[in-house]
Amino acid sequence: MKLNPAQNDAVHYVSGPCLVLAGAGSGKTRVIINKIGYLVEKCGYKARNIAAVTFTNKAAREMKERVAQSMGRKEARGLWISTFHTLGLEIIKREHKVLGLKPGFSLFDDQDTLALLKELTQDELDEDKDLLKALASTISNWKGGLIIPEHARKIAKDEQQHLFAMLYQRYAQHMKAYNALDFDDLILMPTLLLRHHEEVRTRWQTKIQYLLVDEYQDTNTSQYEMVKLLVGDRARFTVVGDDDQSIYSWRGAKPQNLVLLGTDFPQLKLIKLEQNYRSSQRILRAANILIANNPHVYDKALFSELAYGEPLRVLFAANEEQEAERVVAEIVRHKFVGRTQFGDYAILYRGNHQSRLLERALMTNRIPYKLSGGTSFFARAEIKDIMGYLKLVVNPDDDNAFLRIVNLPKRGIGPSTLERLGNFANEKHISMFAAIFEPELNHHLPPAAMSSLYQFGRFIVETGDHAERGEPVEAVKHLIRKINYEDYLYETSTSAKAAEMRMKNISELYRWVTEMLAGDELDEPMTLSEVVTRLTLRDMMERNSEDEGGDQVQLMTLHASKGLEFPFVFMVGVEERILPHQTSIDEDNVDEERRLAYVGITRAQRELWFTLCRERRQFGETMRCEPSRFLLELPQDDVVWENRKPQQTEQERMQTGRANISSLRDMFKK
DNA sequence: GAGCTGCCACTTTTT
DNA sequence: GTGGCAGCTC
Repeated sequence: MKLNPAQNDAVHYVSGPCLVLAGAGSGKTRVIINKIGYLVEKCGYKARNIAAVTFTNKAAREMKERVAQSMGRKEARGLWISTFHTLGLEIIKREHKVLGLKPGFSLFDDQDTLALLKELTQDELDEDKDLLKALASTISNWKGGLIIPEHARKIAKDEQQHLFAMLYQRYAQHMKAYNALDFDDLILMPTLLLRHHEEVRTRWQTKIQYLLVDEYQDTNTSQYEMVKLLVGDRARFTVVGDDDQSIYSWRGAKPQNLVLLGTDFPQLKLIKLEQNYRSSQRILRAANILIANNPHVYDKALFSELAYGEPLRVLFAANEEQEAERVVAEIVRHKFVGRTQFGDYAILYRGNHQSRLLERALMTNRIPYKLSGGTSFFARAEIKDIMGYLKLVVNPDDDNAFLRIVNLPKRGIGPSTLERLGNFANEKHISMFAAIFEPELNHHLPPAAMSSLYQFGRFIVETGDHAERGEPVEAVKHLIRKINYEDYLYETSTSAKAAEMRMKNISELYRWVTEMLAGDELDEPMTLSEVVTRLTLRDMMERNSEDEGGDQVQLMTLHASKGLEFPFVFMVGVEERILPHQTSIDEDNVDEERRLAYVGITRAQRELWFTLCRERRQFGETMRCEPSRFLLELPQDDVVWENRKPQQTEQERMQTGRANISSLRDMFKK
């Protein structure tokens, strides 16, 4: 397929900073792929001097795959295509000396972080869950805003902020002692390093001569800073983004970075991709008119040359059970009439809890479905256990991992032993694992405890040696066998079936580990240490995952649907208080909810349904529902309100949205 | 291995 | 107020 003129411009403009405003479905990934090819084939860039950064591993993997296909695997070799976090990790790994890190550092995921914070703040926060979460997110925000503990203490406004800043400092010190990093550190540390070390900066600017960034509207302050530092004054880069699809500001994304780019780089070339190749004209028109209610810095006029298409439909239900059943019935009917596949349908909702009733309805009707999101594989206890072992093998100073697995399965190392070991380690300022091998530990512990600890210590060290001697696969296999994990599972699980399930998960993990250790044509073999960090980053192959390709209805949140497309889309619960969500209404942030609705609408290629209830149960109470204001903002000519279209004259239609809302409200009051 | 009890969350979540 | 879940008992 040929590139359109705008796409063509975006690919061929390489002489300076370039911002591509890419509307939904406008072929931005094609532009990035083609541009990488153009840079290598026509502009003399070497693959290893080009980096492309995305936000999810999935996006990175897809891009890698597509680039390899379009320009050839050999030519694509050496390209840096990864997430922001993986790029940061790469920089940290290569610069760990300057950063004062030992090479085998640990990566803490959110659960690890929360566990450590809980531990560190017992006196101050008294294990208060809400406060703990507030602290974790405050620290994350500080890190995302490039604010180090000392700085946080200075800018703290109230008592709680002061306390949090103090705890942030404590947290940072402990992370350092554990030789551990959290996800935010993967951006923060390289960025600060690049900012303050000219030599390092020059090294990386030489290494990465052209930078491409996808979903740029989702960058936070530290990520944008990292981009600026990497591109330097040469400013050879392309960022692609769409302010209308910025739906992650609650997580620190700064869509203003799109505007800042223009001020930071006055010579910025702006290219708009406005032709949509995905949706019917009708769907696109509705989306455009909806989003026009938001303020815009850059105006965009998305158009489609596809058919005008079917009207959008609004379906009503008495309550949330009926809503789910209506959606399912509609899918069955539509599939029968249109001879389509289940896989052509997606059901999108605002909150994960909304999936429950939908799942139930789908299940009772024997309709195959796939739910994205929910409890992740890595949150499972058995996975955390084995990961704990692997983390400790790779970095024995990781006290978190140590504590998780030192007595699992039971090996006679109880709480009192651990308390004394912990105190001893604290006094010596060494990790608990290192403390095991200190001669004076004898004076603090009975011989039985000493011997259990020593045995455990030896075992971990030997496993590490084994892995480093070049037989990591064997070492891992031996580890799982030696700790009798299977027996442990059968002893502790509530049923044999549950134990089997868990063991299956372990096999899956083992498969990933061995595949990553071995490498394949797209990825180099990794060391055990690398495998452990990559697994924590969830950066593993989704290869031959069996759930792909099945003919299943797709269920996911609106957030999770960004970047995807489906022929037929149902948006459920399109009501005030849900979409827009009550908290967003309270916080006066309806614009982001509107973008969320926009993202949902623009997922649809051919047909789109909205559903809502007359009443629904919430917090035990039955509440009356009102249609979302967004439904009223749509061009009503293109929307069919099933059975309940308010009788409107042309004149009434010209009136404001508020009038519309009240007339609909009246209708609902009956 | 079933069944009971008590706790928790009711917005989005990637890395 | 509800439902899911973990952990406990029998």
